Amino acid sequence: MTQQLHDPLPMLPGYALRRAANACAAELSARLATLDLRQSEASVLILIGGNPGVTAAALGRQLDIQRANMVPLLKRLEEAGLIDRAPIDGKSQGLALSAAGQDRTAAAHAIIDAYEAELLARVPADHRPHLLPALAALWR
Amino acid sequence: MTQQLHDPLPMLPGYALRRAANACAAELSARLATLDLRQSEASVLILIGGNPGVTAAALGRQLDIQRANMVPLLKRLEEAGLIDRAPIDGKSQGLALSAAGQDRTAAAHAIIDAYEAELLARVPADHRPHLLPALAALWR
DNA sequence: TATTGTTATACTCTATAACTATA
DNA sequence: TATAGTTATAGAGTATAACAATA
Repeated sequence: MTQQLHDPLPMLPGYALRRAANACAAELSARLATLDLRQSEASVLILIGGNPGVTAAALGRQLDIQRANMVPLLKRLEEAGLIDRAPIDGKSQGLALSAAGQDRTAAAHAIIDAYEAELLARVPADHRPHLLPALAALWR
Repeated sequence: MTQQLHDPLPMLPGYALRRAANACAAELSARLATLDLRQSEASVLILIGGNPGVTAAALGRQLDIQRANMVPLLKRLEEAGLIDRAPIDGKSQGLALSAAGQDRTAAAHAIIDAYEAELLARVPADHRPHLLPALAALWR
């Protein structure tokens, strides 16, 4: 039998936020791994798909990923044949999905949509409509 | 002027969860750094404070921290003079806060309480009571 | 002068596998 | 046989500083 601990942490929204994000991230990561994609990569693919010709710097600003961290991320996507780069001018390059990238992105989108639906389904109906607005207020 | 991107991600609760958790964690981490504490260390200190004599394994179970990851964490707290270990039997050891640990934990608690209050204050009042229950449903 | 892409680096968190000793 | 503490290691995310080339 396991010792019962006095634990005030679950009553704290910030702590619950961290635990919930952690648990959910682990779940989504496992599903995306079937496509050999990480969460950050999937989000980058989706954004490139919706914004062909976007630059790495613009992606980073939108997703809050440091420019420096975009480099290995994009390199891996490029080496996997999922994205193509085309020079815009001497210093910028436009990103676009390859044919394989479009397929992979569609598959990732399907996984994410299913995951998001399950997430919402887990929340009691009376709290459900408040989740997204509350989270948005914490972040932006 | 900055390019405006088409970005469906902020409409997804799971994505908003990740972004919100990230933003909030960065903020709390910066504040706890003034005490030379990380979030995980602060949570461990608080739990030890409320459960003197608790074992590392029990802490790990409660906080969802792998036993293996508790080792360096506790080692750092011990080397900082914040916790003491006392053998329970041949294989377990009970953890307790030192006097310095009690002070540091109280300071951490003050920071966390202020942070949690600010967090809630940022959420519009009509969504506020739903945040914790919704998060709890996602996690447990 | 600001921005893009890049390299290098480091820290935090998390995860797994395996070992020893004890219950 | 299960559990406690430990070691070693790895991956993922994030952060900063710095540099060259270009706008």
